[in-house]
Amino acid sequence: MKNTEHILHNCLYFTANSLARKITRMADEAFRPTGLSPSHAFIVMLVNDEPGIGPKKLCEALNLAPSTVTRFVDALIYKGYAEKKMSGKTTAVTLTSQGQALLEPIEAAWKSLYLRYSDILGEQEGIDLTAQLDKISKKL
Amino acid sequence: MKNTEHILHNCLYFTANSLARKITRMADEAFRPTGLSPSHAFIVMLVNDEPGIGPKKLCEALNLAPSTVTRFVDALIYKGYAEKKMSGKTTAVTLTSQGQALLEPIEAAWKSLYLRYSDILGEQEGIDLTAQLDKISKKL
DNA sequence: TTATTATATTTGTGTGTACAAACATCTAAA
DNA sequence: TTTAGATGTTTGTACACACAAATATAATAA
Repeated sequence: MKNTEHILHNCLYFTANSLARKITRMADEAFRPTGLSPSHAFIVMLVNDEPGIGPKKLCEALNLAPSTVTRFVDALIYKGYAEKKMSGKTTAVTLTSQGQALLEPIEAAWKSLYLRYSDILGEQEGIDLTAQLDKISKKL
Repeated sequence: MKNTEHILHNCLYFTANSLARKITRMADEAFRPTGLSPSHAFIVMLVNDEPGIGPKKLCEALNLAPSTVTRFVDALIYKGYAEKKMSGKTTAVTLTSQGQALLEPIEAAWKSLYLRYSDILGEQEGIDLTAQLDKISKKL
């Protein structure tokens, strides 16, 4: 390996993004049966947990920019899975019954993703890694 | 925290992408003085290491899709930092002198990024984490 | 030599995400 | 009560990437 390749593999930006791209590919496949991308699916789950939740809370929970959440919610609405009611400066998002019907396939997809990477990494290693990334992500 | 939030933080897809987004923001800032995004900068470094390198090798080194590399190289060419010569089915990428002039600022940017996250995580922790992500990324 | 398959690269197109600015509403101070 | 700032949300715009299909060339088998 040449010089620069060593630098790359010692660079957290590079390794973190490589990993993210790989796991994202797996996640996209796992969630394909739901017809949603993983992030959209997570919004469905969060809204189900707390009907009437607004973009602010969603973007905090998801670590996404507010504008991103707006667009994801709008996409869900466009597909008939969610609704929003604006009152004053806040917005309340809820699921339609079609949206609720997604919950089961989403859970199945999430489990299949979990199993798939646990199978490769070992379940405990996967759990440890995830916890570590979560902790470090909060620090940065 | 509600149910779904727990699920998220136990999901490798979610934590890996959260981390990637944060470190990407730091990297973008660190590389801003170079006028390049980190990935573009890495291409400059790789081409400098091995003048005449082609897209295939670049995309293997960077873990990026070939189409992505094509466009990044084209962007560098457009900005006057690189050139390519096609011969047969392969393409040879080289740096212009303007491109070579970027090497110093790029190295400085890379170091500043490294220092910045080392400062937050502790240098050894950063190194360990990076190595771990590298290893796991290869497995997946 | 021709036909077939494999390899390298590019192009068309779409998705995920961000930042900055605009917009709207609420709150608190003057 | 008007004004100024703070907060929540959306829109304009742009970038990083990917997948699949198209293109071009090389290598190999018939």
